[in-house]
Amino acid sequence: MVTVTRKQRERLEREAKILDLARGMLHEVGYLGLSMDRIASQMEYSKGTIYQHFQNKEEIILALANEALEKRLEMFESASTWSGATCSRDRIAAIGAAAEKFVEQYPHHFAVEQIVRSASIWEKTSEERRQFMQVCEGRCMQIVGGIARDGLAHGDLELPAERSAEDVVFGLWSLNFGAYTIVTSSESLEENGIRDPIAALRHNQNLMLDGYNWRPLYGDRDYDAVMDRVKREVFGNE
Amino acid sequence: MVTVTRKQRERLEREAKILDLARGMLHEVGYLGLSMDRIASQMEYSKGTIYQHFQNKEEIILALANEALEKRLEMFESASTWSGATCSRDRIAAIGAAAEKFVEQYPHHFAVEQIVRSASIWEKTSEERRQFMQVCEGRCMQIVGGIARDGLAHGDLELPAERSAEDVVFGLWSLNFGAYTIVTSSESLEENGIRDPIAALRHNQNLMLDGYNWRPLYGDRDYDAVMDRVKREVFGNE
Amino acid sequence: MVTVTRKQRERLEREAKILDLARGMLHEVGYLGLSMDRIASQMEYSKGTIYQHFQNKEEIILALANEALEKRLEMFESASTWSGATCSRDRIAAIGAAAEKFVEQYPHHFAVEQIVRSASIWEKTSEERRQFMQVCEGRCMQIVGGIARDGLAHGDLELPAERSAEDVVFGLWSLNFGAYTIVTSSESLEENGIRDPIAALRHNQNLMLDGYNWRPLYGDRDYDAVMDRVKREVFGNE
Amino acid sequence: MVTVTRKQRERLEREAKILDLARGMLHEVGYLGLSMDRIASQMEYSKGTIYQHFQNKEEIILALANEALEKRLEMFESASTWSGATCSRDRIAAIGAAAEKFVEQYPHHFAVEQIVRSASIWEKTSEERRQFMQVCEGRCMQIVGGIARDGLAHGDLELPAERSAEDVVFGLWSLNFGAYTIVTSSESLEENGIRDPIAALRHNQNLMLDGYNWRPLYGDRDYDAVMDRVKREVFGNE
DNA sequence: AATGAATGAGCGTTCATTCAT
DNA sequence: GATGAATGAACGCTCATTCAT
Repeated sequence: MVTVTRKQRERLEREAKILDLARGMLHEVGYLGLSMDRIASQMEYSKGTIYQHFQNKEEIILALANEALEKRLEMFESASTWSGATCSRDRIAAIGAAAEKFVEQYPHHFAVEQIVRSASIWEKTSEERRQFMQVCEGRCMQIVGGIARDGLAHGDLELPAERSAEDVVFGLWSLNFGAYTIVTSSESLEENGIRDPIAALRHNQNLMLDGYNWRPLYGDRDYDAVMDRVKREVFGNE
Repeated sequence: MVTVTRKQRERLEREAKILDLARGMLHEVGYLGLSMDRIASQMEYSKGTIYQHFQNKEEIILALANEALEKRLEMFESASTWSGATCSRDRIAAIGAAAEKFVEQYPHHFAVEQIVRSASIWEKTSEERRQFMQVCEGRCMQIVGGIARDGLAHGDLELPAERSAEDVVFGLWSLNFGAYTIVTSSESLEENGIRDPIAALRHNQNLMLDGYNWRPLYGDRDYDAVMDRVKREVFGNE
Repeated sequence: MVTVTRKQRERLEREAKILDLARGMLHEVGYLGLSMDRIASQMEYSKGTIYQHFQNKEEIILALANEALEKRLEMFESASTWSGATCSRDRIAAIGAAAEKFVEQYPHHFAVEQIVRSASIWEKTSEERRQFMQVCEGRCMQIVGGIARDGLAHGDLELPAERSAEDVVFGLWSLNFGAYTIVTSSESLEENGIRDPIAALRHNQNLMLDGYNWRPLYGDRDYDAVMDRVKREVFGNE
Repeated sequence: MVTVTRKQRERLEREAKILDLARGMLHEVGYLGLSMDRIASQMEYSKGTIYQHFQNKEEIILALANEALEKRLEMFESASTWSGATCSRDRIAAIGAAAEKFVEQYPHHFAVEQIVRSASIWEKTSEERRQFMQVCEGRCMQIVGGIARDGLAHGDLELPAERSAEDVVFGLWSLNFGAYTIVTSSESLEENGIRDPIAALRHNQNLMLDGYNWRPLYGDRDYDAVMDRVKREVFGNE
């Protein structure tokens, strides 16, 4: 029926509007500064209406986190299937590019991820949304881990006896998450001599992967160029 | 005067007591669960007295962060001057051991660092304490950066043209901070195949430093063993 | 017109449905738990539709009270015209049986009566419904009072100078209403030694009426048996 | 120490003040109309202060109920030990006088008793206060039951085989509670011919007790006079 | 200097009621 | 006529902060 469809569409639009506003606010004033009153007063809807979409404040935060993780997963998927990749090492570079693009393009999403990691929200939230988060996080790791296992299978990645593909995943995750967290929360990077942290991150990441003997299929490879290509070709960097 | 001295001592002791209690509480119940009422009720002093030591709640948090950073700085200093080091690469390994030990021995301190990074506390806090934090953070970076510059001077570390000692610092910082944050906030590491994240961190860190061509002075070096020695000799691992 | 009649019938049916649902809800979750949202969500009609039948929440409650009083009145009328009565004392026993049956068969109705008596609903309700309540209550008293006056007229009831038929009514009312209220709201009757309150009520009521010298026409009379007969013959006790 | 004593006294005074105000308000606007905001706004203290005395709204209500039941118990005790009693029947009349006086002198207390009976408050209240209520109610019944058992022991009260002293207690309780409830909540008593309900209650009560063959020790007894004497001598009727 | 009673703005949440569709 | 999204006042409650004692 047309009516139902329109109503459902409107409902989803409203929900998106609430989340958009809450996301920006969360980024600006932090978890503690975010209040239902504030959301309502800065929106064309009233508090009661917001409660018709979300059972409580925590559900809003978690919905934002779900959006963020979904977006990240989507970008990881796009990157991992990039047609320009010539080898598994290319594909992992593409993931790095996706992570970079994600923070650049959706800084609010990244802020939400960090907040959710530090605030304890879980008690009042729905099982459904909690699971969604776990699933997204798991799948992101699966994608990266899958590329590593591909590399192992094809022989362009070798691991020492005690290390597994998952340790590579953990290394990339740590390095990226740590770097972006520091960049977004530390005010004195510049004056401490760290002038281009993103370039440094790229370099550090490559060193680590090189350390794992993760090689391009043929000859040398300029991964900076690969990452820029991915950002351009997959994510439409202007 | 003796009186003043005693009073000052008592004042400092009280302050330490307040912070000890607040730190434990912060770790247990989180930033939201921490309240002046709760602190006071679990202490032999009253709310009013606490306010004579700290202008507001945020100042307490910041004081905790100062303590944490001071402790970390102290451990970094101890590690950087470790007498057992045979080369700059040994000394950087010692810093890694210090970072590891810090999280192990003072998990509350590390938790405070994370909270301060995510909660926006700054507006109500005193310039003095804010600066103290900056100074500590700067000095920690100076120590690590200094070791790197030492390495460069002695030729056991080489950098590509576009990279600086600070980029190495940033790499180590990112990797460590990211790893410990993930370890303390992610519940599904194990089930995602990451079974020994600390060992993985050590490995990843070494790969990165190896990538920078940071070499031991003579022959090969078992950095796992070096780190364990530092933890034992400098920080008294039992 | 047929249309109007059908519409009116439908309207009445809907109204009855709303009240049925509200009554059960009122009994289960109490006055505070009763909400328009809850009624609507458990019904095939929406909130707006409910408001087309009842001006506000209080009107629903009052409508329930009206139903309750109407039902009680109907039962009192049936009891008072019981064909098995041999004298006015029999008829008053029949009223007692009706009161007993009412609480047994329609506990929800009785609960409504109590709630209306304790919650202050009156301000927002319609004069019409308020009057209906008064009328029902008055008629109930008239019925009982009428039996008493009959007894006086026929000489099987005698009153002291200062007492009127209405005082007998008040006595029966007090005793019954008090007893059922205590039974439905006191949790510790049993442990305080009151094991069969309904039997006690019957006995106490008979003692009071005996005290008024309200006599059966001929010889002795087993009022317990009379009341059971009324419940069976008039109200179809299975 | 004097200081502690003064502070405790002040605390108790404040608590009493809060309860006094809440009691009046509860009587005027009912359980539903009573709100913490309203209490605070009509008092010289703020909301926060009230919460320093009572954990939540329900605790206030229950504290009021405790006061009411304690007062009633106290009056029952005074009545039961009235020195002017010549026999157990006199003492039961004294209890009746106490019940009458209680409603007269502390109508707010009686209103609280009724409200607590109908509102479901229990879930959030402290076990301590809940028990206090049970104990008071139990003791009131014990007092009345004790008088009845005394009467049985001395032979001035006889019971049929199936009835116990507790059934007499229940009868008195029902009749009194019912009567006062109707009096305080029914607006059309007068116009329905019930002109002096209290006198009627006294009469009905006596008829019931007479029915139980509860006799004065010697000759006849004017229980109206006895009750008035109790109200005068024990409770200082002006 | 130490106390803790008092404050009151602010919180998350509910719900009777309205009204555009 | 039926709907249910929207409202917003009111609720119970918390807590950082102040200040008279």
